[in-house]
Amino acid sequence: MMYTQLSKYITDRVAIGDDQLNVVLSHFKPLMLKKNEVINIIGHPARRMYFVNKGCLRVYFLKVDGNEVTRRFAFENTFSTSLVSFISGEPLTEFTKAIEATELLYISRDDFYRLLDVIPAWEKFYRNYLEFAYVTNTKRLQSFATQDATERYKLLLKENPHYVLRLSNKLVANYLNISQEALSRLKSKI
Amino acid sequence: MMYTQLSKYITDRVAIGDDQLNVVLSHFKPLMLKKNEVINIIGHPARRMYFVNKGCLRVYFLKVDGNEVTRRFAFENTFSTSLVSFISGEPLTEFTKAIEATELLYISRDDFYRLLDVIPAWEKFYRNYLEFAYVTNTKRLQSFATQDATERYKLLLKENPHYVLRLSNKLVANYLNISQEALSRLKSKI
DNA sequence: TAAAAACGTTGATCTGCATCAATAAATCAA
DNA sequence: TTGATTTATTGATGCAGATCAACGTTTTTA
Repeated sequence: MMYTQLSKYITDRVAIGDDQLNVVLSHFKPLMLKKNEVINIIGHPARRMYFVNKGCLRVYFLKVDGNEVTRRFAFENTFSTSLVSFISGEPLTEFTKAIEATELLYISRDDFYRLLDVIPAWEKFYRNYLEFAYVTNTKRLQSFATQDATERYKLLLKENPHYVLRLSNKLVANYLNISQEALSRLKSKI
Repeated sequence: MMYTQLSKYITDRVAIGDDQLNVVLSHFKPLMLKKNEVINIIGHPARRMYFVNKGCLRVYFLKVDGNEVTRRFAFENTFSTSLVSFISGEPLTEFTKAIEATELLYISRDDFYRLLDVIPAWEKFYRNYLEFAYVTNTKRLQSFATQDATERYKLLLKENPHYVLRLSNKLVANYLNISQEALSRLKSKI
């Protein structure tokens, strides 16, 4: 059933009673996306937190020259939102697009924050999510600041080989913040 | 008195009773640093969270070629720790050094986490801290991924002019992840 | 307060990766 | 299935910013 993965995801991370879990789950609604569908509007605040049941989301921002830079992918069994905007209420600066047919569950920002006050396990769950997001983000920042393109690629191969297996070279290159030509060349030299 | 700034910092951010606040404060101990003193050991986990009363900390990591990259500065009235290690318990990958004579208060990691379970306002305070750290980090990542050196410098001037006023060019350049020569040149062209 | 060290600026040269272009291969759409 | 679009590779060229070097200025240290 549609909520199986989400239930498991939550109960794997925090201790929560069945009744409380059901309250949480009751605020999630399904959403189906076609390939290449975009689910947010730049300039508006982020109003939803998504859970990926199936498929994959790509979160990216635009440079002034119009080029895209990938910030993050969200594969199956991960939460995704534009967290900066979700937290601060500031307008979004990044797009979220399905890179294949994707099945989501989402909760509204209002419901999400309301649950934090009502369900202590949810506050703990959120803290966990924030910590994980911070760690991931920082490691990515460190990689950009200290490694060249080849080193970043090797690190990706080591830490997240499924990225390279599942995504096109173009998307991998974009995630590494290099051109696809550069990725093609550095791969031929390894 | 030494705890005035910290008290204000906390009560500005969360609602907390005097008794609970005093419990929190009682776990903080003072620490004085000389200029250029380093307060952590790479390879060990981060065991303390610091609050800067006076002075300034610089957090940086080393590239394989031995060059330093500044991750963050912590001026007066900010908390600082190597949060990835503090969260995960993994060994530290970054140094923290006082760039001038600095006066700190610190709480041990154990005490910090114990307070989370005992004092609900502290859990809220931590959530707040995590959110802020995430937002700052993400904006920095976005700046690196989408802007060239001149744009990054202009953004810094706009958002954090006191960085440029207070820090040497060498440190500003390092924070922007460019050489001091490059910073010198781009400044002369603005 | 003198010697030493660190900092800031400018010039010359080098390099990693971007961009542009051409072509072949793979994928998509009707 | 065929034509159209997108992707992957390889070559040629350009450029932002690194590195090395020289020199004057400021700061630190003894």
